[in-house]
Amino acid sequence: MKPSQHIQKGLFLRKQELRKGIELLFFAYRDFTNEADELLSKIGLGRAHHRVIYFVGRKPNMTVGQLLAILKITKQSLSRVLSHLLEEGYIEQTKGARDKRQRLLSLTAKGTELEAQLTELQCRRFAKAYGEKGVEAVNGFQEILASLINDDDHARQMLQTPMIKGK
Amino acid sequence: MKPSQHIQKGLFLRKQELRKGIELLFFAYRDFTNEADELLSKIGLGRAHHRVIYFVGRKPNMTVGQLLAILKITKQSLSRVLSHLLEEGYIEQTKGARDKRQRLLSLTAKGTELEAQLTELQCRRFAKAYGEKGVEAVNGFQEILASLINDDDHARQMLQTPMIKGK
DNA sequence: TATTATTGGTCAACATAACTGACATAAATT
DNA sequence: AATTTATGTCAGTTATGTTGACCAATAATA
Repeated sequence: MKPSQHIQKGLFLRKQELRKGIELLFFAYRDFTNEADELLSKIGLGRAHHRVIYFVGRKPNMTVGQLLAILKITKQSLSRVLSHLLEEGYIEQTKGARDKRQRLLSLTAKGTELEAQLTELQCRRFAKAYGEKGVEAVNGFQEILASLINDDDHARQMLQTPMIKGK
Repeated sequence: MKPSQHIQKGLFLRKQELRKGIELLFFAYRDFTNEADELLSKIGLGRAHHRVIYFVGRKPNMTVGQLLAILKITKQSLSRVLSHLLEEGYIEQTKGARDKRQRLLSLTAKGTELEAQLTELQCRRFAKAYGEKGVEAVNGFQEILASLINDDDHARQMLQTPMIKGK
């Protein structure tokens, strides 16, 4: 075998490995979201509502601007979804104390319950995978995903802080 | 600290770890797809077209049914996208030899070129992550993602075969 | 204080990508 | 011959995103 063929083969294997990543990510995301989508559709909500409920639940008193930075959609898009969640009583808002223009968003009891149900579904899927594959795999998984995310995403870093403030 | 508090803390850390997975997956998928979307929008195509081009490129002579099983969308949905790709000359079709009802889909030269461009973009992102985090992390990443996918997905297994038939 | 920037909202129109339901055709299978 | 399968098509609907234009309240600054 000529050296050039070795290189060819090396490049091919590398490409195959990278494609495998692309495909796994596609399939995993497809199945991961599908389960929650089914539950949501029964109560007339969609994936967009889920995302809002998830992140507001994750960070109570989040502002509209912070949510927009996380979701990376337009405020007009968010508006439709958010209005619906407010009307249906999943989310409630209060004025910002420091900055009165801000709307601080939180889950109501109804919203909290739905969030718990949805997150439970998705966590169960992760718990199964984590349990099957072990701590080493989990670390690798987290490292690679973190590295796939744009470095310039400041919104994400907001979530790096502890999830619930410990006393 | 009472034993019950230890358990509480253990459960909390576990939940936090699982939520971290949910969030990383969301952000990674968001950024991963965004880059290709931008390129696609310049030529009047969307993410749905991309998926078709990707998988047809991945498995030339794929049938419509196989594509539907992978994408998990309705044939009416696929139809619109596929028709457009045929009209615009990204994809060509031939009748199945064994089963003449089947439409075997392949990329044209134009389609192949676009696929290469898009896949190059996404592979570059993966190459960066893989390079930064190393082989161990990659293995963990792949294991966990594979475990997140529904076991009953037969469509996926079609892609387990070697990517290009070796001579 | 007057001006400018920020946070957020609204209305309207449009695009994309999914959906359901109903019906059609040709080829393969039983 | 009857049924199933692979695929297509027409029509209508929904969910989720987009642009663009414009408005109001509040905060920050010259």
